[in-house]
Amino acid sequence: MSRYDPAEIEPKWQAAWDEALTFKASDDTSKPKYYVLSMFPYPSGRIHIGHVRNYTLSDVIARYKLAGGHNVLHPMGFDAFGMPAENAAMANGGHPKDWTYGNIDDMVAQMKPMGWSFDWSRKFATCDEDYYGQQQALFLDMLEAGLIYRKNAMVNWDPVDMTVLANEQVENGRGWRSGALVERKELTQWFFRISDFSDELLEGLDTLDDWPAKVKLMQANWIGRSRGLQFAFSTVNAPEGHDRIEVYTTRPDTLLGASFVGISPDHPLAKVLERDNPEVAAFTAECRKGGTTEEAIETAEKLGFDTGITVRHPFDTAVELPVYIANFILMDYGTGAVFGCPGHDARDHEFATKYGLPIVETFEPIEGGIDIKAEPFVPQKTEKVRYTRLIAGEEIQTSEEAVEAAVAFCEANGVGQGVTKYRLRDWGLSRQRYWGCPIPVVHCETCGTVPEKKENLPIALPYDNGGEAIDFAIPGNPLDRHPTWRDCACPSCGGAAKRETDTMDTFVDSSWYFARFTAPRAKTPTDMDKAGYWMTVDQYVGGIEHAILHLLYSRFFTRAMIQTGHLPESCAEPFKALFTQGMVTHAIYQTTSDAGRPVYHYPEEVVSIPFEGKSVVVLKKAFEEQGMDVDNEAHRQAVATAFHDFPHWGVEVVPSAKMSKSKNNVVDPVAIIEQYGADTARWFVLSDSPPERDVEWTASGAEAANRHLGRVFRACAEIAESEVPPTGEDEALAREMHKAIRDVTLAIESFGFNAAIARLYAFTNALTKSRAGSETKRAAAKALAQLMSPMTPHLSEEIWSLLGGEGLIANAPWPVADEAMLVEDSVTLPIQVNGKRRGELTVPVDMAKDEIEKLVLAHSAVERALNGAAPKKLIVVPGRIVNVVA
RNA sequence: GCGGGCGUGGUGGAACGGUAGACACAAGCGACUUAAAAUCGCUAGGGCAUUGCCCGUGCGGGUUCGAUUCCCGCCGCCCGCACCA
Repeated sequence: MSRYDPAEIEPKWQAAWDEALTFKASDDTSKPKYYVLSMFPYPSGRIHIGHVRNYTLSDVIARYKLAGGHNVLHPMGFDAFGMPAENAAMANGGHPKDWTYGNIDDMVAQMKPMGWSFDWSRKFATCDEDYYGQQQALFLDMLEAGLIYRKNAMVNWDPVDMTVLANEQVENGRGWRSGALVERKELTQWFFRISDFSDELLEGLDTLDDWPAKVKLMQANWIGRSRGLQFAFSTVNAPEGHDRIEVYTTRPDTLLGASFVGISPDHPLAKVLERDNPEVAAFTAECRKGGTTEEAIETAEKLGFDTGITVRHPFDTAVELPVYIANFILMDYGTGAVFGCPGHDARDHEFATKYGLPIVETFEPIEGGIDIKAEPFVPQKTEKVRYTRLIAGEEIQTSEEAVEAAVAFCEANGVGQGVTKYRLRDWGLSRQRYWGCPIPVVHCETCGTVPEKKENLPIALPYDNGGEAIDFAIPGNPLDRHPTWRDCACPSCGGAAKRETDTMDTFVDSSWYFARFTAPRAKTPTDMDKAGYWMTVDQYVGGIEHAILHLLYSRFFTRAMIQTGHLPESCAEPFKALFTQGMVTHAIYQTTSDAGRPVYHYPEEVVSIPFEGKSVVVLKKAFEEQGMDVDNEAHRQAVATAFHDFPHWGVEVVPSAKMSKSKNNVVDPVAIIEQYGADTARWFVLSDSPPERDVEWTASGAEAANRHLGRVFRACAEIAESEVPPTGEDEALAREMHKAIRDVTLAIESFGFNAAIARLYAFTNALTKSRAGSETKRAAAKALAQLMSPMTPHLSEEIWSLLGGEGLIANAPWPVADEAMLVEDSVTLPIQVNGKRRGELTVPVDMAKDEIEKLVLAHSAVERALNGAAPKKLIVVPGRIVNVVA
């Protein structure tokens, strides 16, 4: 009998699948379709263990659905534009295109041995001329439909990447990729009108039942819809042209608690004032200087400057409120001006306390008793409160109700109107980079900005300067200084014109790739029939880090593509179900250098020695220092014993840390495959934790997974050859098999892959221990192979063929549990006394309640507990449990 | 600050309101072996102990015949957002 040799069987079955075109998605629309997609990778050149987990998850689903009779689409491609390619060209010379395509080839070579069921015939990279040419066609259609426009705007400028960033791409004031402090700069940019879809994008979230609530919440917060009142205060002694100050508030119900008006340092009125008043100018300059780091924002003091201007209260013109310029008011939200209500807002309270402004209560808790001077009263908007200075509505109502009543009242009295505002801004897509999709427009002195003609697409990136290499080492955009590429004929008048040299944000590339996969070679961006059949994606799998950017942009894109006729109406939501997987982590082995700095060690540099029931982790170097041998058990024990005297041998183990090259705790999938095979890697990343949680990679865990697969192989190989006639244990094993089929199927359906694997361990144990006859064992082994096949496809194929299974296991229909075999004749009921388990009782399933009661009362444990007394109560839950209340 | 999530053995983790700790790792004991590796078997939450009993799912309460699970209040950790009017 041969032994389990993944290096032999894995390439063999991969070749067999290729040969049979097993995973080539057919467009045969007679079958139910299932589109499962993993987020496509950036081609860094190396796959990492996170990819292994991600793609194994979608692979399990793809293979399970294929066995379930679906027409499965499980494609893979590369998100191939972006800065790293240009950085590599800057650092090491070479060309971004060569670097990228070289990396793609390397990555495909690393991915194929994993045995993922991708339909590689649909592979594309977003830097393929074919792909980005179609993207340019989409751009032109969206431009024509008014979904894209150009405007002069303050933008986030990343001084390291020398490009602009969208709001979503700025994290804590830093560029999401470079980490550089973002500057503000005024540029003419192209924008997607994503904010026109704010309501739709927000409301669409409610239909996404199979998305994590967390992601939906993050998107809802990002869109940030708020309902409020916009109105104007009339001013007293303000400069000409500023006789009104427009403010926006979500709390018009607290209007009678207003004690000041605050305007942004960038407000037009502030700009007028700073022109004539050096004090104002000094103050606003100070405000603008404010740091952008997280810390600076958090600790920034609330500062105000009393302008001397006042406004009249709209409902009590006798009241005049002072106007302050305040550093915490943003010009680009609302109107850049607010009224402050210190009684019911923490920030306003801080401000009013500092500048000695009145603090007026407008409502109080129903039971009263609150000191508004000491602390603002800010209850939930859904909580009922008693209004003491009421604008409209009932005296006792929720703030939610009061806001609506106040809006209606103000509108009726000619004081402003109710408006809905959003935090979501339009998506600026221009990037001043070379390695991206060129924006297909032309600037003509006569005609202005003119879209390219579709027949001129693709507008391809120039590879070089007419035979001379582009120098990527110069900062800035090479397209901008290219001698000839910019020059073109105006599509409108035919005169000399210049191309737009900005390229598109790479998030555009990933906003529609899922649609392109449904017809990757179509001569138009999509094929409506194919898209209509395959879309939407039934299950999307990827990291939570894309919760806002990629997923929100994609949801906008499908809507924009529907408007431009590139997707059917039914595709508004691109991803029906979303699954966000956790990270793969690994322990860090750390010591401290003489200088007190942490030193990180590779797993190979340390050794764990079992000692006195615990593990002692030491540096292997310690053995060398002592002239001892790591593999010598006596030496190991000697080191472990002497460990306390030599603390510098010891290694601190930081468990479950994110993998990082600088911490030396990265595991390389290629090395894992070489050592154990793909099936072991697949089995392990699925086995130890629920897929949405982080899982820690451990060498011992991987070895255990490998050992188990070897056990399964040997057991099944033995069963294949054995000839034992039926025995009395056949039925028991058959029942186990049907229970395993039921449980594993349910677990896979609910993404409980770790539970499925635990169940498969148990079933394997039952099979290897069983003394049933060969026929039954073979059936059980085949079922085991099938149930394992989504996780360990190569091993399963091998077992399947050893056992004489028909065709490829990948094509075999998923086993169905026989209900009759799941029904038990007898059941073991735990017996509780006062909720504590005291014994158990095995009875026929259909035994009557009163019969069970008799048996329970006669049970020795119950008799002992009752001690002759009658039970107060006797609860029998049929098939479950019995509880005696003494 | 706001919002969300999570706290279970030495570890990862299981448990429709119904036997807490499935399954696995690490550990220990044993078998096989000249020996080791591999493999196989057994033990294993803590404590007391003779059958058995007590304690135990972050802490404190509550609902229930019965709570890891539901409710209320704390504590701790993680994630997201954050001067958003």
